[in-house]
Amino acid sequence: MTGNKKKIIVILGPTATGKTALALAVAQKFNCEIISADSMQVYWGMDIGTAKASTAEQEQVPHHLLDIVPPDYAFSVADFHDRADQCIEDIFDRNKLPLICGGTGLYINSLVFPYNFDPLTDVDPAVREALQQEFAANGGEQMHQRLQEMDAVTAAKIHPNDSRRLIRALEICLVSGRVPSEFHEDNQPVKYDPIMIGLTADKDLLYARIEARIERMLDQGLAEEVQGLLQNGLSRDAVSMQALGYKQIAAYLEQECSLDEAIKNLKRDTRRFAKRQMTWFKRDQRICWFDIAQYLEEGELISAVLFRIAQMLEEV
RNA sequence: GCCUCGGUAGCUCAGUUGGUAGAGCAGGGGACUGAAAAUCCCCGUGUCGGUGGUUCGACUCCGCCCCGGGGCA
Repeated sequence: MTGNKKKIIVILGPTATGKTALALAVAQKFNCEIISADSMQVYWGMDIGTAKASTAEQEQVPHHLLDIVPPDYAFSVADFHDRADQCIEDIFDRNKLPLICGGTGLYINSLVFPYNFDPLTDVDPAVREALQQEFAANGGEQMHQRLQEMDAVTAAKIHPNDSRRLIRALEICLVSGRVPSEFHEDNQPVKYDPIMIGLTADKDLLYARIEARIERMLDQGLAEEVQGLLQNGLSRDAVSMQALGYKQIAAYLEQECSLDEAIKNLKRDTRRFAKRQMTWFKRDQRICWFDIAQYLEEGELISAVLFRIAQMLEEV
């Protein structure tokens, strides 16, 4: 059934599990180019807080979808999907193997599950703005009711308080003249056969790694990085400024809280984020998980993963 | 040693005239199709410090003891 689809490798997992280093080793072994599936590493000038691969690392293996838009650009899954798809084709043309690596579940799913990004449903900023204002003014009950009348299937899946999904669903209706569930039926089949590798760690270890990484980011100058972005005129409302690390440090820089508070909040929010990432990934039964605590040295983990991928590449 | 204020969920604390407890935070689980590092939903049994007593019944009243904070000697 998936027999003649081309294989791609996917490395995923919650933040701070070591995806970047693993991807580098895998890429070198299997002649890959790396495509980042990370909603925040796409932005220029956001390096420390997003734990972007260093320039040295990027020189070892070609990387894609890092630093592709300015930080005031509102990047979206649709952008990601189109660009990643193009990258995959190009990499195949070079007779190399695409390796998707990242922690943004939605972005990864847009490649390994049937999704649909019909141009008819393109975002309309004016429509969205109006819907946002309505939600802010009246809450979601009435809007949800309206969606219910137009598309009961979609309404049933969206909670009235879920502003993002409610607004988007109505936006699709207004912009396209059709209804979200119709587009859903036109989901495009998955084009590739993904070999999915997941990294995990139990909560204690993961949380310790998160804290250590945040401390390291601060030492590396995270606060200065955020300050630089703000000084260049980047709005705190920008999508990119919702990123962990940037949001909390910006609050400190604008004197809304102390540095200690900002760091405490950053650690807490990152923990919650990691938990949500796990919730997201757990569902996909295709993922072959590796618990990083079970490998005493990074080298052991890497060779275990390399072995497993080699097996899966041979399977037909 | 005496006086005083505390000792209730991992933490900070509520607890009404005595009817065996509840908020915030932390934490846990889940959803997820164009902002996704976003957005949203669900989840609170704990020897009410210990022990005797009063009472039909005590976190709630009384005695004693233990542990903290403050004050006086």
